[in-house]
Amino acid sequence: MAAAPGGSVPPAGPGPRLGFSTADSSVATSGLNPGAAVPMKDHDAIKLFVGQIPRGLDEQDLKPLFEEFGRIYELTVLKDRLTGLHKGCAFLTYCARDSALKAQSALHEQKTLPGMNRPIQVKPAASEGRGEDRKLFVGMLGKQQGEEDVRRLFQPFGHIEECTVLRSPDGTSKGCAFVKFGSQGEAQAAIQGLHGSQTMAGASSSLVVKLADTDRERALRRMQQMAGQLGALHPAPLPLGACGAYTTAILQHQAALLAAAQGPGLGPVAAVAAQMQHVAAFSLVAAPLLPAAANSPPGGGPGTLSGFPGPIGVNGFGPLTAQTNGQPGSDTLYNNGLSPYPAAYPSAYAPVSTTFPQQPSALPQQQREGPEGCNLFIYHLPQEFGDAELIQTFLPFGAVVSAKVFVDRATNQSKCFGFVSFDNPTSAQTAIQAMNGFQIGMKRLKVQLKRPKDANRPY
DNA sequence: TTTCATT
Repeated sequence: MAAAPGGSVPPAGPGPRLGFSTADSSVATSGLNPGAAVPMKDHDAIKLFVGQIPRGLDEQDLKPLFEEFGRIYELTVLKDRLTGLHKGCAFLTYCARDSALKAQSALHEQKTLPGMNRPIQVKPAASEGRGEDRKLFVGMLGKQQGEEDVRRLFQPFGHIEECTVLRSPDGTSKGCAFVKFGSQGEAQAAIQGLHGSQTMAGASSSLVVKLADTDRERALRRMQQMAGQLGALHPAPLPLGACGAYTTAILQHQAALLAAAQGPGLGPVAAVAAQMQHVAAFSLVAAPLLPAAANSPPGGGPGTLSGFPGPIGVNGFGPLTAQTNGQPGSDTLYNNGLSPYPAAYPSAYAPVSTTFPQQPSALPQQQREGPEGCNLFIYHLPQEFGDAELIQTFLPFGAVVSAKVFVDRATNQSKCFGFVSFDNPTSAQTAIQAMNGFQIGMKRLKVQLKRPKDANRPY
């Protein structure tokens, strides 16, 4: 009904679009709060994220759905800053916290809006803090301090949702506790006000108040994982088979460049992380590159490598050219007439350049999908592949209008699939020819045309 | 295993 494409949606005015905050008198008559003065929201109101909204629905269309749970303070459909395109989600704040809770329990995953494949999402926005950001770890408490004592201590800073003293099986306090506040701000205030402020009786040092740090733990684990992968990659980059030795040399070269580029400002952990990203991207792009090197004349004609910066060409690819030339059949294996590989050279060293604040050919990343036949679905991506690596990998085959790796929101881990859109079908076909079945590690990439939205039906 | 998106 309201989904008339482009018809019923009023054009966004100039400047930031505020949805219809009723604080704006110009929209007060639009029906949000007829006859009401500027509404106030409660101090403990929750901003909700609303997802899985059909793109044809604007604020006016959504309002009735949410109004039945209480007075709306603000409702804003998210739009692309540049294109104004509806992003399929919105922020919703009720005047009352209770309304938000009711709406969440009544709607979240409870119904599916027309045209959507997945149920509507109604839940506290990420900006509201993920729970972790309101939860404090309290250390250096006295052993004799119980929940009541801890509550008394933290009460001045806000509403305490949870308070638990950690105890041994025999019931004695471990001298620490978790305290969860109603909001992030309250938690921060408590940190400011209490951390180090006093030394409790029987404690060996002053009170510790900090965020209960599952976040940091997770980050640490991720770092360790990456460091492990880096270690595994260096001695034997198996995925690249016979060319492993040369790839190792390249990777080491990469690592050296990166380490040099990192400068003294970054800690070792950040450096490792950065290296992982680049190395991962490089190893994949380098692989299809190898046969191309085999096609170049012995000694490497100046034409072939003209785009290459000296050091990498010499140290990284020089020996590789000689070696692959010696392998029987290596030049026919990939030389199928399409020969997209020479174009891979620039992208192969692009990860190095991304270390510096350059933006070689900043493609305007507006468009989500290309025309029919131009959009690829890619599965079995390496875990460490991000959008940037995806672009790098497919850039050799044509103009990439968008590249998206899907990420699990809860874990921030790649779901190992993504989409790449070209601006023409030929590039898409070339990419399929070249990259479908391409082996990385134990897996092979699946590269095929994206299934059209309405192709789910067998008949 | 085919767009889940966070002002």
